[in-house]
Amino acid sequence: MKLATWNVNSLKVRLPHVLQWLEANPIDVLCLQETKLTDDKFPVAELEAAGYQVAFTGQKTYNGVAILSRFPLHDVVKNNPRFADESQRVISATIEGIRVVCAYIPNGQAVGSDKYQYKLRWLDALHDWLADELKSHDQLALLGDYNIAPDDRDVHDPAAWAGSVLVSDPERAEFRRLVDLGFKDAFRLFEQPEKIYSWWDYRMMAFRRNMGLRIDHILLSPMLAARCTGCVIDKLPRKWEQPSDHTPVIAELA
DNA sequence: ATGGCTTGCGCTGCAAGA
Repeated sequence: MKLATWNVNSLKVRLPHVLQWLEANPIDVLCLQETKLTDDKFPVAELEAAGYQVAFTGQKTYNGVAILSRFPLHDVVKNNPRFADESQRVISATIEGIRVVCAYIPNGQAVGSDKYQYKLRWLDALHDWLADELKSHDQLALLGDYNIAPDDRDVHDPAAWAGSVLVSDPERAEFRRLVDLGFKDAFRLFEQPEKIYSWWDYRMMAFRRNMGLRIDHILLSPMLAARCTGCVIDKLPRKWEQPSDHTPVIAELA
């Protein structure tokens, strides 16, 4: 069973990449963020033709999340029922007994801004909701764009980024609070090469210079962590024409 | 050096991303 997450930065633009990537990679469940499509424009037929069932919730211009699955999706829930939010940032479903939560965590814009406060409140609410979800789901995976680099190892230049949004202490504390619920960062369950990232700025030739951050993650409940046999970031799609600025993260379960 | 790209909206530059 392979689970993956990918912030596609517009599914309208990136659908060919998603289809190409799925053709080359045997992924069972793919969580997408920043689809930027209202539900009436979601490419259901194209994805079903590729062998995937879909659950999605979107809005105009911003946000939007989806789960694509080779297996049936049960008990689909949109958003965090504990947090009133106009932004479409969360969708959940049970697939082969696994509760899959796909999340696009707010960016936060700048430390101290209104959007930063919203990010921290949003993460508090996510924490409280998932604490309860874990009581009813032994097998729970939280996949998505967290917009948090949990550790200096996840930052190309920790000195330059120190204290700024995506790496600030309060954001990292929120990430640790999720981990303290019992989750494991799938990527760190395994020995990994250094300087592996999941996002690079479009500007400054950041990708070619590997000026990236690891901000897309797969957190696994203890039972799923015990089943996990590997976790990799596939940076290949970042090299394609007109790429997303993020690249997929994949976890394999036995 | 706070810019640098990319997208959506919609037709003109601007907001937002990270």
